[in-house]
Amino acid sequence: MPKVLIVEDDESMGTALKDGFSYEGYEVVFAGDGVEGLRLAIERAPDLVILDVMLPKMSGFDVCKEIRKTGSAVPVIMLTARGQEIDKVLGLKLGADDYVTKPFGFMELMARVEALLRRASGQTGRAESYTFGDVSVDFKRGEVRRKGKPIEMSAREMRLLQYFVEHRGEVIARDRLLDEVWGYDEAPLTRTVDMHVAKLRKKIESRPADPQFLLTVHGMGYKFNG
Amino acid sequence: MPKVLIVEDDESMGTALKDGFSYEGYEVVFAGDGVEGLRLAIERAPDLVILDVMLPKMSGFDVCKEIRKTGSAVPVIMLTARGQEIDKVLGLKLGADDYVTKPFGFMELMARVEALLRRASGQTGRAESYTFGDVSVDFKRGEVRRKGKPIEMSAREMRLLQYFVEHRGEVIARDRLLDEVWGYDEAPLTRTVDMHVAKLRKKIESRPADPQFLLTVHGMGYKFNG
DNA sequence: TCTCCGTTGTCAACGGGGTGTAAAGCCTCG
DNA sequence: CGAGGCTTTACACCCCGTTGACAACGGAGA
Repeated sequence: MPKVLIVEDDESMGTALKDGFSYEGYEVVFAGDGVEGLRLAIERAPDLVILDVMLPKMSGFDVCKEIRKTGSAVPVIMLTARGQEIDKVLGLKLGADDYVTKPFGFMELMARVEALLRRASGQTGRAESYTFGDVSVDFKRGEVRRKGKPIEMSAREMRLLQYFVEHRGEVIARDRLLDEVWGYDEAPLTRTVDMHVAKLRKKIESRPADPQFLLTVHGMGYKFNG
Repeated sequence: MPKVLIVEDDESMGTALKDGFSYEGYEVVFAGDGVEGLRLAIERAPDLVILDVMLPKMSGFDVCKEIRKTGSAVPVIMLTARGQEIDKVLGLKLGADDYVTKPFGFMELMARVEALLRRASGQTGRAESYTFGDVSVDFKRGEVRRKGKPIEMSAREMRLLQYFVEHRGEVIARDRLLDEVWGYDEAPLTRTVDMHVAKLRKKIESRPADPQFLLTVHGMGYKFNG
């Protein structure tokens, strides 16, 4: 479960947020002023920070700025009272990821929180290029080379290879590949996956019948060891 | 869909609850007395239990107590007649999570059910890796190591081990393993479970004949102590 | 403590199902 | 209408899950 840091000095608002996020299954860390908020942001390494702008001791803007100074890319949502819209630009400049103006509905806040968490988790592991064995891949250019010689790859083969690279080491079920590489709307048979894996093996393995990188895990799926 | 176990001896109330939860999309398991209720709580591993206090053979309190003894943390809602409020404290001590006093509206009960399921779903996160004794398991990668050396595991063995890890400390009936690890549609003999437990023991125990982690509970099932 | 019966452990063999692979069908795009 | 690529089909192979038999064990009652 994600860990969310809430920094809010207004007692009733703070309690409401705490209870709300606990209820939704989040782990909640709470701070009542800016200094404590900054400390907890560093010590507890939350997955997301909800930050009131008006805070005792240290403003939300400064807390956000200091968090960024530590190099952290944790998503930050700012809470601001109506009439402070002028500060929006300033806030985003300082590294906040989103803005919610009081009064707001809890569902609206939750939606933005989930959007940010999804965005943050999606960033991990998107490779631009990768090398394994005598094969090198440039995903940006869409080129694959083996011993320096270019290999022709179809679009689907490329996406499949990229997915394997981005999830190397994991056992990946055929259904998951269909979801992630083919897409939700399309629904080919799982045997189609086998077919494409076989084609990939012919292109990247020295001995496709005895693969070194793209392994079969009987009864579970495939696994890329690169 | 969540699986809910209803233990209720009053016929009309039982039928109403069964129909109501079925209609809401739940999978319903039903018991008419306390002893059967306890058995089904172990064998079928429901996601939530609704337990009348007054039951033939074994009271709801005792059923709840026995469920907790198996190590299960399944949410339990007690149904009690008006005037039994005195028992509320006792019930909560015994491990019930919530209370509903008859007569109650179905929507009220449903609201509490959903609240509990929501709360519980956060805690039941799938394990990604786990270590016990000199064995370490990485479910994502599908790897098991003993003293650092890789152990070959089949798909079924892996799923079985994962289920034991995710329910460590609980006594798990063979029927429940068949339900949860094998799947509802398949129906192998229960001896098949024993076979696989034996295979698991050979791989993870130093002395499979005198197991340290994967224990037999004579007449009831198995229990993983990790 | 001994006996009996139900429960559990163990083994080897059979069979089903998961997988590799080639080839035919299909669809899209030029 | 031709070509390339994606999907489906078909078939052979092999892993491993299932099964039945038997031995070992544990609990209950005499």
